[in-house]
Amino acid sequence: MQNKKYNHAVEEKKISNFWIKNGSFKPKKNKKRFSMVIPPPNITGRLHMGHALNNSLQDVLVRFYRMKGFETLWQPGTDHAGIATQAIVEKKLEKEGIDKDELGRDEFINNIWKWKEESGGIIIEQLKKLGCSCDWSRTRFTMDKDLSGAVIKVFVKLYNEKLIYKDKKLVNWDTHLQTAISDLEVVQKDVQSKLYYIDYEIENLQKKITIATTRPETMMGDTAIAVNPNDKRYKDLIGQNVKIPIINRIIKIIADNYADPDQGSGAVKITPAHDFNDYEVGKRNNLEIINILEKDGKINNLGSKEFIGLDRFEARELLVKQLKDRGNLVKIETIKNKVPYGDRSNTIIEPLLTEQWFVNAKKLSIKPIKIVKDKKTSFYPNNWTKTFFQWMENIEPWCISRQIWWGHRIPAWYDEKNNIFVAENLKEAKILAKKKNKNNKFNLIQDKDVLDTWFSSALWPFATLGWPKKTKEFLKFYPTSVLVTGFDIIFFWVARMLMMGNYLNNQTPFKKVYVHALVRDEKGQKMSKSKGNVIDPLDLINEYGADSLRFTLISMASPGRDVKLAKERVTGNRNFITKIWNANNFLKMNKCSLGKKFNISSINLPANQWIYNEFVNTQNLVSKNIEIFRFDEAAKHAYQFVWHSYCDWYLEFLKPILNSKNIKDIKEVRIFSAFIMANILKILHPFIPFFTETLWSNNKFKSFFYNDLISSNWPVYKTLARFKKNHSSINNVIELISNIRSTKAELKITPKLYCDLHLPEKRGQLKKIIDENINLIKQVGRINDIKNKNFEGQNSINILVSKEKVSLRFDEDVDLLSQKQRILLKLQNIRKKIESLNNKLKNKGYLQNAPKDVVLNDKKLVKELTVEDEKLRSIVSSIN
RNA sequence: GGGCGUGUAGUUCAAUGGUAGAACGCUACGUUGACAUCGUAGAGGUCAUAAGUUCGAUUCUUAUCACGCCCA
Repeated sequence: MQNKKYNHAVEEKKISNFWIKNGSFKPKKNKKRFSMVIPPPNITGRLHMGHALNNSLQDVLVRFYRMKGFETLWQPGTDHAGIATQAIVEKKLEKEGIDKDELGRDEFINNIWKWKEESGGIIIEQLKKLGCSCDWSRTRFTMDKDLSGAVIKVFVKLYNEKLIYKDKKLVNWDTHLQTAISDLEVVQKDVQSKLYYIDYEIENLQKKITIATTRPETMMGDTAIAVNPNDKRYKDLIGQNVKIPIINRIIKIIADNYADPDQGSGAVKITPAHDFNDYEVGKRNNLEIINILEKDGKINNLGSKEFIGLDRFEARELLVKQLKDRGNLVKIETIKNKVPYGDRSNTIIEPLLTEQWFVNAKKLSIKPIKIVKDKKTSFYPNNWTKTFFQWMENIEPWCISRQIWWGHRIPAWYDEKNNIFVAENLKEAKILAKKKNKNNKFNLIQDKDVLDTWFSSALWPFATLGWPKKTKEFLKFYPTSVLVTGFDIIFFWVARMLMMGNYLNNQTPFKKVYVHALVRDEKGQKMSKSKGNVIDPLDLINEYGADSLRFTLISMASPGRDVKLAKERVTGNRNFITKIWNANNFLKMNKCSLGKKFNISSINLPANQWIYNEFVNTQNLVSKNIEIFRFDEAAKHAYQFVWHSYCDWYLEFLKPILNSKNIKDIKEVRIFSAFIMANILKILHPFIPFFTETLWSNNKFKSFFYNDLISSNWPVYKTLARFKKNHSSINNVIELISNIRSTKAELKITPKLYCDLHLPEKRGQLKKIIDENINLIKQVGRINDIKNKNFEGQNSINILVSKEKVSLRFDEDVDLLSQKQRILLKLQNIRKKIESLNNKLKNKGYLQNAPKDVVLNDKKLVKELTVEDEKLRSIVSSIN
C-alpha cells in the first residue's frame, strides 16, 4: 500500500536530488538533437510567474524530446544585469556607510562578485524547484571568463569591420543612473503636462512671436525658432532676429517643415541639444548646439547665471515665474503627452549630447530579416513575425556603452592624442599604438565605459556553447532548435541574437521562436508589487507542489492569450494529481503491476482493448500538440483521458473482473491496468515530472521498462484493428449505463436501487454487446438481472440505447411523468433538427454545392434522428 | 496616428464554413473496499453588433463598438 496522501514537499526534493545525482539532465548521445538555451534570468532576479511559465513550457519540450530519444541540451545560466546589479550592491554598501566612489572601481567590482557568489544563484535554485531539467553542470554566467572573452572578441571584430563605431550625438540620458541607455530602455509614459505659451520679442519690429513648449527651461539652449514654410501667419517673419526672454540671446526665425501649423501656436523653439527632433532640425539648418545640462540634470554654466546649479525642474519653475512677472507668459494649457522615463530608474530621460559607442544595427538587421522571411527562423504564433519586421525595418543605431562599472569593459584604449586603439587586451592595443606613435612615446588609458548587458545576451546561444572555439557542444547544438520567450523581449533579445548569430556564424541561432504571453492575475491585471496582486510561484509550489503549478500554467498557455492565473486553477490541478494517486492506490490494492513482457495483441478483454485504443489516441494527440506548441491542448487531452476515460470508466469496469473468480481475466487486468498507468505517467511526465517519477519508482516500473521515467521512451503505440469492435462495444456499454443513471435521476429513483434490464426479443447488435459485457453492465450499471423479453408496466420505463429500445424494470411503480416531460423536450429538439436538416436537403443550391459526404452525412443524420424520434414517441405513448 | 491582438456558458478558455465543447463555479442527490482533494445527474449560449460573400457564417470579408498591447 502506498501512503494515503501524496507528499509533494518530500517527494519533489527527493526526486530532484535523484535526477541531478543521476545526471538525468545531461545529453545522451543520439543522431537526432534538440537544444535550447534558457532566457538567462538576472542574478538579481527572483522567480516570478513569468519565469515559472516560461520555464515550465521549456521543460515540457525538453522532457518530451528527451523521451523521444533526442540528444537533448537545455543550456542554463544567468546574466549580469549591469545596471540593476550595480544599483543593488551600491545600495547595500551605502547602508554599511561605504561610498562607491571612495571604494574605487576595482574594489567595488570585487564587492559585486562577492554579492554574486552569495545571492546570484538563488534563482537557479528556484528553477530547480520548479523541476527544470537543464544541464545544470553547464550553467553559465555572462561575466564568466569564456563569455567575457567572446564579448570582447565580438566587439573587436565588429569594430574592425566598422559595425561598431564611436559617435557624438544625442542619446537617452538617465540623470539618476548617470549613464546612456538604449532606445528600448526608454518607456514613453502618458502624463498630464503643461504647455506654456511664451512670447519672444522680434528685433526691430514691434512685434512678438508666440511659441509653445512643455519644457521652458530649455529656452537657455534655444538656437532658433522654427515655423512652417507654408504657414501664412509667419511667412514674413522668416529670417528675423528674435530675443530669448530673460536669457536675452539673439536667435533667428527659420523655416522648417518640422513646425506643425496645427500644434500649439505653430511656432516652435528649437533646442538641438535637448530634443531629438530639434537636433535633426539643427542639423538641417546648421544651428548651433548649446548644451545647458550637467550629467545629473542640473543647469550648467552655459545657462543663465541665476539658474546655474538648479535642477531642470527647479529651473523650470523659476523661469516660468520670471516670464510671468515680465509678461512674456501668454497662457498655460494642460495637455496629455508622452514623457520618456528610464525603465530601470523611473526618472525622466534627458536627450543629451555625448560621445558613445554604437552598433550599426541597420546593417546587422539585413540578414535576420531575410532569415525570417525565408522561414529559417519562424515565430510561433506567426503574427509576431510582423512585429519583428516592423522593428527591424525601422531600426536605429544601438547605443551600447554604459557609464557604469559592472559589466564588460569596452576594449578600447586611448593615447594622449585621443587616438583609439581597439584590441582584445592592453598588450595588443600597445602593438597598435606603437604603429601609430612611431616615437614610442605614448600612455594608454582604457575606455571607462562598459557594454550594455544585452550585448552579451545577444551572444548567449553560441557563447554558452563555447564559441568562438569550435567546441563539440557548439558543433552539435548550434543552431538551437527552439527559443521560448515572452514577447516583451523580442526586440531586446531575440532580434539581437538573430543579428549577432547570423552575422558571426552565418547560421541562425534558433529555428523556431515560441512566443508566450504574460501571466496576469485572475482579473487580467498585470501583477505588480504596487497593486499588491503578485502571486509568488514559490508560495504556490510550497502549498500545492511544483507539479500543480506547472500543470496549471501549461494548460492555460494558449497562443496569443495572456495567462490569467487564479489560485482555484492550481487547486483543481492539484486535485487531478491526487486523483491519479488514488487511482494508483486502487491498482496497488488489487495487485495490479507489471511483471514479464507481454504482447499487446494478446489482450482480449473488451475493457482493456477499449482503454488501449483510447490511450493510443491520446498519446498521439499529446505528441502532436506539443510538437506544434499547443501546450494547452496537449495538457487538456491528457487530463481528459486520465480522469474521464481511465478513472471514470476503465477502473470501474475492472472491478467486476477483479471481484470475479476468473483467474485468466484477473491476470490480464492486473498487468494491463498497470501497463496503461505506466504509459499515463509517461505522457504526463513532461507536465508533472516530480509526481510521475515518484509513482514510477513506487510502482517499480523501472524493472519493466529498464529506465527511470525521465529516461524512458515516449509511447508510440498504434491502435489495433482487432480491438476496434470491442472499442465500439464498450462505447455502447457506456451509453447504456449513462442512460440508466440519468433515467434514474430523472425518475427520482435513488441511484443505489437495482433494477432489471429487459431486452427486445429479437436478436440485434445491442443484445450481442450486452451479452458479451453482462457482468460489467450488471455491476457498473447496477442491474439485477438481464432478461430477454419485452416488458411494459407501471413499474418500468423504456429507454433508447444506440437507437434500440430497452426497458428498465423496478420493484415498485415509478412516477413517469417527469420522464415523459424530459422525453417530450428531447423530441422537440429532435424535430427541430430534423426540420432544419430537411429544409437544407430541399435546397437545390445546397445539394449542388455542398461536398457529397456532407450531404450524405446529413441524410444519414435525418434517418437516425427519425428512428430516434419514432422510438421516443412510442416510449411517450407507452407512458400514457 | 501606424501596427497587432481579443470579444463564445456565471468565470477562465477551446474548437469549427455544415449538431457549439472543456475546466472551474452553480443546483440536486450520495451508492460500490481507489478517491469527499470524491462520485452521479443536471441547469446554463441570439458565439459583441451590423452589413456582405456563400446553398449555408459563431467561423471568411468589411464596418462599428468595447477592451488590451506594441510603436511613433
